Amino acid sequence: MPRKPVARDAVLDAFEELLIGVGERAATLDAVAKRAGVSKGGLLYHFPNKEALIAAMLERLDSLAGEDIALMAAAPEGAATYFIRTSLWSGSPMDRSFLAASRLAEVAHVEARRRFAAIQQQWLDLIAADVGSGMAKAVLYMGDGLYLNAMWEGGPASSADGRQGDVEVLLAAVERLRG
Amino acid sequence: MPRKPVARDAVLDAFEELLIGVGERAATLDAVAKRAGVSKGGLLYHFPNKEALIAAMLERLDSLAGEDIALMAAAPEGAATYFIRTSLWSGSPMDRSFLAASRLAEVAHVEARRRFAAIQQQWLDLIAADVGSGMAKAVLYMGDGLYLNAMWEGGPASSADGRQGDVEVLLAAVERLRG
DNA sequence: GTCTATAATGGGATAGAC
DNA sequence: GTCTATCCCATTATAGAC
Repeated sequence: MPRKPVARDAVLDAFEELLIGVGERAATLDAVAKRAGVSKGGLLYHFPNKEALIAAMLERLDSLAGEDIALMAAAPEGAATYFIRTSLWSGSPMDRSFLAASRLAEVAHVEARRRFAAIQQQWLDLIAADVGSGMAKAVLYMGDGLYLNAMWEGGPASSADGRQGDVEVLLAAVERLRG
Repeated sequence: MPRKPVARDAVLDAFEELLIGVGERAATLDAVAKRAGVSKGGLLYHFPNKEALIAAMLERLDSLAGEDIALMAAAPEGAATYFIRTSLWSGSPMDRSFLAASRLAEVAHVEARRRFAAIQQQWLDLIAADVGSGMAKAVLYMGDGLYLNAMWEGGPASSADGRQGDVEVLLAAVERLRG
């Protein structure tokens, strides 16, 4: 079994952290290398160009999203409730991966947008099975809106605590829409 | 009464169009000048640097948002219904201005985020007066989610027609939450 | 496998002609 | 008021040493 070099994962982690923390524009190869504790040359040994770095990050997102979908499908409180609760930043690897990828989707990165659409569709299907197809999109969009506002507010760090009340409001709304 | 040069408005329009169409990263001064049909030097006569260009765009957003808030407050169908309906891209100057500014908010532009927060708060207040404070955020976030998904889908052009059905779903949801 | 140069490109901004 | 020419710097990427 081939063992991936640790530097590789450190670089991916650093890239995600920078995308989330300082935005796409400032997540340069220089900054990523510095944060990961490797030289730029070392970074480019593992990822021959920036697109390769992005592709690897999106692969990781797909893998984590698959795990999340499975958890959502098996959630005892129901898929819709699970979805709303997890729309808020919790710092999980999935959260980080998703948020980092969203920075790329925002600047019109085609592949990032494609993956997002696929994940959204899977979420929608599970929510529809839970609350009915009529109101599924309403629930999906509520969660997305919560996510969007947390991001606009100024990054994930500040938002988690302040928006817990919003989650309760949305959960109450979900109950009214259920059926 | 001083008459603003036409080139100035052409530059602002071009900047908005590029932000929406190709993203923040590709909306360079070169690209803006070319699209507006002026030279880079000509552009920099009207806007001494890129921040000045952004500031002028945000001023226009504020002005248009003020008009929209007034329409929403006076809407006969109610603020919540008006809000959901207008969450979908219609190509109005307000839509363009809002979307362009959101490209800046996405890359963590501080002033753009500040303006957004202010507009969101005004929307929330009007929705709360319409459907009650308990469910106001649910309605606000539904509209925001609709907006976010239309953007992820690949720009405004493709989304307007395909998401009209989503608007009907959300309007039905608003009726269930009202009261 | 990781480093230090360094090349090549492109974006923001200035100077000065017209 | 608009243009061309040019400078400076950041960023991506390459070459080759260790």
